[in-house]
Amino acid sequence: MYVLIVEDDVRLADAVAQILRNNDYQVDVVHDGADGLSYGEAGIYDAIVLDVMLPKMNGFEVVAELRRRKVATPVIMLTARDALGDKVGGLDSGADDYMTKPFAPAELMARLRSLTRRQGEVVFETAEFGDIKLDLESCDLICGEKSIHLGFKEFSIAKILIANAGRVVSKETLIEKVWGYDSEVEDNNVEAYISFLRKKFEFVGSKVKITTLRKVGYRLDEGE
Amino acid sequence: MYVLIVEDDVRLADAVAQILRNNDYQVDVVHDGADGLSYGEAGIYDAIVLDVMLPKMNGFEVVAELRRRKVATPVIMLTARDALGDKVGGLDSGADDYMTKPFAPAELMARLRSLTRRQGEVVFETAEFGDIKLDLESCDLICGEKSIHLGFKEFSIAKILIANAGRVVSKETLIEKVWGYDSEVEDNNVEAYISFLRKKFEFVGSKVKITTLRKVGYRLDEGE
DNA sequence: CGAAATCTTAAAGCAAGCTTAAAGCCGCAC
DNA sequence: GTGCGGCTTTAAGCTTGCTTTAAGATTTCG
Repeated sequence: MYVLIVEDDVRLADAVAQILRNNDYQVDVVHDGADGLSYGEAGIYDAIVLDVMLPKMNGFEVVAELRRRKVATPVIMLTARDALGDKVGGLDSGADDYMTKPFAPAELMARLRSLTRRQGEVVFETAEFGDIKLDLESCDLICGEKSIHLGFKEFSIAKILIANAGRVVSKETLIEKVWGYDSEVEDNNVEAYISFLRKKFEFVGSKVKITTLRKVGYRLDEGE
Repeated sequence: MYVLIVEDDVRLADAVAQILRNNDYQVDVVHDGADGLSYGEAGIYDAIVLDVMLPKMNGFEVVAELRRRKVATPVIMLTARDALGDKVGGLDSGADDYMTKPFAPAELMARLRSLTRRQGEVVFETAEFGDIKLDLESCDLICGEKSIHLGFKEFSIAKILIANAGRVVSKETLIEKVWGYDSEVEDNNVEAYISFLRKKFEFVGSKVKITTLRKVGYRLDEGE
């Protein structure tokens, strides 16, 4: 379970992140609306916890923009203000749930569970490009008859490449979105995973190729 | 990642440049507004860090002029004054972000990341002149049906020539903008790349020519 | 023509990226 | 607790192709 927290109060954000991590969630934290949008846009999260009052873009704007860009990730809005106006605004702009600060950690957990369960029951997505498919539930790479399991990191990278098929994705972008923006991983790590992925693409007999653009990044191309 | 710093306080400018270089950014530093404008205008930077109080032209004027000339490079303004008036002025004139001095290096890094990330995802530009196009994302040179990949240096030079199409660009300018203002490269290096570029222009069957102006520089002309 | 500037090319140098093996880590089963 | 298996990370050697150098050919201008 992979959650994005967008909250400018660093202490609060870290506290929430810690609670979630203790409950076996994988968590990314960012501190302003613009980052929230660009992270959320990757579409790799199971839920987003989003503060309303944020630098650069407020929470409403972020949700609205995410929905406009066809990102369906469930969003829980957080706000100190409990005015009715806010609630309406938040839900209108595409949020799925709403909590006022302060809140009990247990309540957040419960709402997250309910949101992600709902999603798990209804949605069964599969990302596709060219002759390959990605089973978003089982993390399998499928091409015609053949299929092979991807590890979580391989899977995340494949998902981002597919989401940006035909466009160039830089190593920095991959590192930030897969490992988190403050991580220390080396470029070589990405290179290694690209290598693994290429091997698996080949194994399932796909024509899709990962093109290297030296000093720029990688791009998914429909081979042939 | 290529950043331009425009800051008249030499000590501060160097300190910031050092920090960025340590983080694998390529950095150019200039110390007044006029230089800031002419460097920024090349359009080769991923971001510009721009002080407000500068000799010759202040930061607001520089941004405004850059935008007027259709340069979309993200700009972070720096200022000691934190008056509201300044903030509004900076953002109005086309800056993308704003920081007050003194600031934590980490904050600058974070803002740069967020700015360049936003740009990388949204913008998909292509520079054109005559019958040729430059795909700014994949670094490909395109002319009609044909296209060919350019290396980074070739690409930078092509970009500058196109940005200044019809005008003369000196070798010194090219060296400063492509290799950095304190680099030691020989003129012959530029000549070699011009030669490579001419060959690739011909390969894609373009009519555009790189005209040599002896002892002056090069100019991109629409052939025919 | 001769000197200086520029062009072209081949080859050397170097950095980016690829691949693979091995070590590390973590959860799970016994 | 121990050991196994799978995923992740690290590290090293290797490959590829961009960059620079250098030397000779060519052009331009006085």
